[in-house]
Amino acid sequence: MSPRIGLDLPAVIRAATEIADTHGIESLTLASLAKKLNIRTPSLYNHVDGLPGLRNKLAAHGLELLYEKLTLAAVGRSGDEAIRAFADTYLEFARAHPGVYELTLGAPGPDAAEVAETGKKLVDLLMRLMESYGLTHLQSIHVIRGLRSVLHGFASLEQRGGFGLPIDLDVSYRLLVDTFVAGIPAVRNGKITVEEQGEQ
Amino acid sequence: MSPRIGLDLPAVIRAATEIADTHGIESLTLASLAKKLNIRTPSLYNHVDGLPGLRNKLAAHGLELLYEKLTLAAVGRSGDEAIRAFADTYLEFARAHPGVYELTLGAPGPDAAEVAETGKKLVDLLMRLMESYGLTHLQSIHVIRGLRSVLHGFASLEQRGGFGLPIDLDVSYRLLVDTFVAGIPAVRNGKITVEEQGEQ
DNA sequence: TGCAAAAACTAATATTATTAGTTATTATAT
DNA sequence: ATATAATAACTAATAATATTAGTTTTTGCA
Repeated sequence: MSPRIGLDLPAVIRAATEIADTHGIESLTLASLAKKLNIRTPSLYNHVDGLPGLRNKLAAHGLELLYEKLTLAAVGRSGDEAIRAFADTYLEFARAHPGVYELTLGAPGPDAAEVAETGKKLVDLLMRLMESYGLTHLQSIHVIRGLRSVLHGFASLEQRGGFGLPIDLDVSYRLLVDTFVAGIPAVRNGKITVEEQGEQ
Repeated sequence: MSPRIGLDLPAVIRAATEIADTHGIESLTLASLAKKLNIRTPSLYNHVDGLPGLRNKLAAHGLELLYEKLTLAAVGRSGDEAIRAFADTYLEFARAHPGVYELTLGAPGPDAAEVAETGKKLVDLLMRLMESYGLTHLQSIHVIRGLRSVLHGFASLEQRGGFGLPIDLDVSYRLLVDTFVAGIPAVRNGKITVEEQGEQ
């Protein structure tokens, strides 16, 4: 009956991550988390701002981790090679952390600033990876949006079991990424155009 | 106090759709739906198999509607033009029905057969749209997976507010779709390869 | 007109999130 | 070393939701 001590935020996040990634984010409740930590549900409020706060902390932590991995993957590479490494690492993360990945893109919670910040850093990283291609700033923005769509779309559909057939998913992913990468020069040389809008 | 009558499944689905699309799927509860319909929560069980059953019915109905719109968009067109029309209609649907769209890709519920069936029809439709390109069956499967990733990825990120900058989203979408479409010939002529796997 | 089926209802239970108020433990400061 | 302040656990209570069981009302048909 010893009152438990020494529970800190990282331990809470670690336990929550495990629940979210192994049983799905709908199974991550304050009740299930408290049970896993051998404390009572209300005690969690000492560490986290309710369920929305918990999810947000998980999202922030997960996005930071993803950013680190992506940075590491891109360091020392450029051009197509860098983007392919980025893409592989992205999917790897989504597969290793399905729950956290989903939370990463969820509705902004209490503490949304941190998530937004890391999101911005991630876009900056992509912006740097675009430099090799000699695109306009505006073109880069559109291309980055496209790339994010590609990566997230595949990861999300795969996670939800959207791809039924027993055909190698890694091959599909490589084909998708290669196709997109191959299209970037077409944006550069005007075969695929981005008419300038007013708002810059 | 007259006990209400004449409530049928379509009316239930209509009301649920409205809640899901205007307030988000997390706001679609049996309680909120019952209130909208002026009945008590348990009465909903006469029409629907609990909350999972409701969500599934919504998903099935929504996917059927999407399939119809996509079929209509593709009729009389082929090749790039057909795919672009398909893509535009897809995004249009996701924007008009954000809640239902999200449910469409959710976890398979009680009645998952109908959703799976329509999903198969949708892939068949795409398979027909691929015919113009002269691809292998296997190549077509990979390309379709890619196209679905592209469309879903953009729709999903847009819905979650993932694109922050005040730059025209329709332009980004067109660029993304065009880039992908432009890549299909590269698959055809072997510049982007799909090594054959064992499992057919 | 009566009867069977459908669809509403009330009542009750379990789960979850959350708030308020309390107690115990830890760390600090005298 | 001891008193005190802060931290983090706890219990108790409330509200919202989903769900089941059992009942009543209404409808449509025989």
